[in-house]
Amino acid sequence: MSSHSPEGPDGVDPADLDAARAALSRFMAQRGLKSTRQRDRIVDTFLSQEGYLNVEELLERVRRQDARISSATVYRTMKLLAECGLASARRFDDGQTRYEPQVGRHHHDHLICTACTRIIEFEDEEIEALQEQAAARHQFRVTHHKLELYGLCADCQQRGRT
Amino acid sequence: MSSHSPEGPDGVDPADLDAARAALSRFMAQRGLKSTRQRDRIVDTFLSQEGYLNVEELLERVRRQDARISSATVYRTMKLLAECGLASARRFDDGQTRYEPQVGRHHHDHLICTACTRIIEFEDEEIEALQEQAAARHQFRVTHHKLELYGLCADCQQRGRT
DNA sequence: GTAAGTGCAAACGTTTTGCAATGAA
DNA sequence: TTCATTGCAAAACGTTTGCACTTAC
Repeated sequence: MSSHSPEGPDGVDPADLDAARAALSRFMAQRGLKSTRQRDRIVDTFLSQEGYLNVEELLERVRRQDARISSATVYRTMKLLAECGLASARRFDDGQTRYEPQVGRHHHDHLICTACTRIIEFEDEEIEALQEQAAARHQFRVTHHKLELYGLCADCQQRGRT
Repeated sequence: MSSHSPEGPDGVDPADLDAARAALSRFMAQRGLKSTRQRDRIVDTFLSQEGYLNVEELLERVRRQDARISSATVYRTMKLLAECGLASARRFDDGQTRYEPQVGRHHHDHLICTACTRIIEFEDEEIEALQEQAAARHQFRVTHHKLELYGLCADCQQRGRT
């Protein structure tokens, strides 16, 4: 279950990680894409971490290992990962795109602390079911959805932040 | 109920509109802000319309009445309206901010058709209640939220679009 | 050898801002 | 008279792209 506890320290299930890398290899082979030093560094850094990262943060981490990787390459690689389903891209309320590894994960929704920007994930089957019902009332067929709850996390409430 | 049917032709309840303008006056007086020709045009144009508008669209409509209004002024005015609660700002999946008048309206969520970009609004008390419960499980205090269901509207399903 | 990938810098689209001129109170 | 507001153009922001060079296959 390690890959399902987004708030813990890094600890992605190695089996999930291998599966992800294999899936990526297949995807790249199929499209005639090449594996490169930069790509591998970015993918590894990204996948072995949990929760959302923006490109700036990811670039910073990647550059600790290889100072000469450019942000253009990170952007390009993240697009690739998003396309093949290994990363999910999100824009919360600030203007940036954030990516989250999608390795052996269920769909989940988000609690976003407006004081410390922490993002907590949760799942709720019952809400999902009601969403389908609400959509059906409008003859709407849902393909995907986003539920974001903004407010204060426990810590920030305790510290009296706003 | 006219102000609750976002898909109909323009038809905002005049009483709601007056209330909104009064609220804005109060807000501006309190902050020492001045009323100007440009501000009034933008506010009137914006408030007497329903559904989401991006700045470009709003600017276009405003310029039909006064060709010399700049986009900077529209941006500035919309920030103001968002601050005082008369407009709600949203970023859906493209990069732009859209504003929706908030005059005598309840909170509501969105069904977004990915084929024709139509936005249908809905409300669901039961979902709201479950959201609170889910948040409470994480000791999280919700201030506001977003629920967006993406997929195909009835029309686009019928036309076999994707 | 060939095509894909890289880094750089320039371009992009949206939004914000500095500034001198204008206008509301 | 004073200070907020305006329009303009320039800057800022996150992201994308054209290009010459490098690298994987």
